[in-house]
Amino acid sequence: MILIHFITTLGKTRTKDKYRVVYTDHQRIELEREFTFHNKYITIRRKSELATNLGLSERQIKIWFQNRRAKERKQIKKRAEEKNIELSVPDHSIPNYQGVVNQHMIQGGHPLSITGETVTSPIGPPQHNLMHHRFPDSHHQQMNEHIVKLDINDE
DNA sequence: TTGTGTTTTACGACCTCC
DNA sequence: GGAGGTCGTAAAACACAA
Repeated sequence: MILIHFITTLGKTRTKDKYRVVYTDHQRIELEREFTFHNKYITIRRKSELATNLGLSERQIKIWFQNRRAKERKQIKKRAEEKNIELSVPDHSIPNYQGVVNQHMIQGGHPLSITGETVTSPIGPPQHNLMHHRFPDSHHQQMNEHIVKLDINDE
């Protein structure tokens, strides 16, 4: 397929005939696999490898991961809201149910915790986001492993 | 078929870090 | 200043009920 660049000077991928391209199933599966089983934050090396393997630009890989993390945050927020709605329905079979739940939510802390962020609100301010620090690949890898563990613990 | 809601790419604005 | 993070949003693509 011939893509005529809409704007070429910045290497952008929007085209005259298509506002955005639709990734193939294979591209989506591979990206999803990387996100789910390896890293929610792509390393420079893996980004380059994936770009080559999938025929995408590194910018596209980067943006895909950004969008994917945004999707996950959105899902987690939605689940938390649904949980709150569920818990806000009083169950009269349990004495003081609401009070217990409220206390748990206040002290237990944990309704939301993603990507290593300290979360008291669904999405913390940037300065609380550990991932704003730059790490070499090895350190970034360790950080991602730590994040995966946090995610597992939150399940 | 069509109206409507949701998901998927892509970007700009703004932020932090080095 | 550049790279990459989040957030908000545009617009295409898609799903689905009526």
